[in-house]
Amino acid sequence: MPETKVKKSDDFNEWYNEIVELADLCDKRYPIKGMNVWKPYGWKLMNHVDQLIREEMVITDHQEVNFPLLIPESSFKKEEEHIEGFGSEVYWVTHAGLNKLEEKWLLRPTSETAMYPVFSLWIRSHADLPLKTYQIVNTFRYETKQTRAFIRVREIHFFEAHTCHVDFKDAERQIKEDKEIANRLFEKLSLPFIFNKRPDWDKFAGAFYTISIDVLMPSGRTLQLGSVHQYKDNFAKPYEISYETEDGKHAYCHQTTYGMSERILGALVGIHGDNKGLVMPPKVAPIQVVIIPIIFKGKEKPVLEACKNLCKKLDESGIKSHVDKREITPGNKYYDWEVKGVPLRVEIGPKDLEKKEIVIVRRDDGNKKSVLQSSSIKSIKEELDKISKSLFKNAKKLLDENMHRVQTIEEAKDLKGIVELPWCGTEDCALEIENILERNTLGEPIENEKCKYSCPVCGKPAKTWMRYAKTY
RNA sequence: GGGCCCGUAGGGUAGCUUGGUCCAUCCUUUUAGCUUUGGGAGCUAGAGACUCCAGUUCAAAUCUGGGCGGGCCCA
Repeated sequence: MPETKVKKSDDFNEWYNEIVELADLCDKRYPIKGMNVWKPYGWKLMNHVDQLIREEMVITDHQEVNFPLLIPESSFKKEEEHIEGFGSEVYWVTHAGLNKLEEKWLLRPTSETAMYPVFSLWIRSHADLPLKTYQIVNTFRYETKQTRAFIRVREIHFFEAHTCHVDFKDAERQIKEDKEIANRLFEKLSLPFIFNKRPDWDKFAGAFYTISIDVLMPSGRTLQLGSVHQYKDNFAKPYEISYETEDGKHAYCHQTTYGMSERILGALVGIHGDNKGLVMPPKVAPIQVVIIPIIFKGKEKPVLEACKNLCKKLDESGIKSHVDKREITPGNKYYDWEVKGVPLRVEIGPKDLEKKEIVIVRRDDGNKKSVLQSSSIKSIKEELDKISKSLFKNAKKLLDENMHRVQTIEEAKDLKGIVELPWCGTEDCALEIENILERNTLGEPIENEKCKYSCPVCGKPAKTWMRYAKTY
């Protein structure tokens, strides 16, 4: 059995580096740090994730837009906290051709400051609201830290939804919808996650509050896959996004955003992958079933015919399949598709044809079985479904086993993954715990959970629980 | 932000300590042909590399400095 040189359980970080190249997801040799080339298979996977997001946007009535990459400095500077948050990590365009620009432009690190001056023009009356838009574009952040494929990059493949509402209450309804979107989306990706309300000192620059969507990677570090922000009217005021109310008065909009990136792909790779390669959940796999003809000299034709027929039948039932007709040995093909994480492999050879059967092999657990050709579609559908569920179950187990709720710092010290400790609500106490545990504050549970214990630092009664973890 | 390590064909490596034996080793890859196909087949003939710049030196893959790039650990 060929496997990665570095085992996932021995050294997750090294294993991850190896696997993204082995599986042909990206080429890290592009000469700018943190900017990698998407290879065809990786790009296909990303597009499939994007497609799942687009489906969610359609059912929730968001409209896709596409704003320019460049933002004039003056637009960027309108919201103070926002510049402070992003100022140190933007790329600037200072010249055009041979001329120095009178006003600098920047590459969007996110698109609030590109969109909001235009939203101000689009929104006139309450009838224009809610305005629900999104775009999937590249954004740029000059990361000074260690970059890592899909996890920390300088050119980000970014989904961002931006909405405008008549008031705070309607914006809150949007946040609720955003949470439902996350639940549906990550279920399809077999990725169990937790919502965290970020502490005030760590929320998005300019936001009223921020909720993060975090998953736990097998290394024990958490990875933030998405964030939902309630802006209140913090941006609407400087960008003058206001509307005329039903009774003829003027009011500022309340806004929200929802962001996600290729980190989702990083999580799919890291959480589901194994020492043989990727394991893709059927709902994102570009190829769900790969059919390998087992050819012997003189018997090529009937075998290839049977493969083509099955492929056609699968296609008609909405299952994406591919017949691998390459002139290499079957073993070679098995390895190729295993490393790419194709959920199911079907083998058809002369022996199977005699028995009117096909062989089905699961990628996630390697189980192999023969089923009758007559019921092949049904069996394949069942197996795909089992794989989705099993992937989710295993990932959920990883998360559950590494989430700990304890009362003292002492108890928290040796625990792996995410720890929850009572929290009095002050920044100082949380930072103290960060220091001692050498972890970062993730946030509090969004369910407004009460905690009857006392803060392990100051001893005052705790307001809620606070989560800490090592993060990517 | 601080520390440590690394850069040789498409990928992985040997050579570097002690400069000359290196028009650079091996595996993989790749091209053509023959042959094979139920877990990486074989044979024959080809292809392909010292990260960049400067310095030391009669002589640099090898030593020194810097750039770019990669990796790990800590804040």
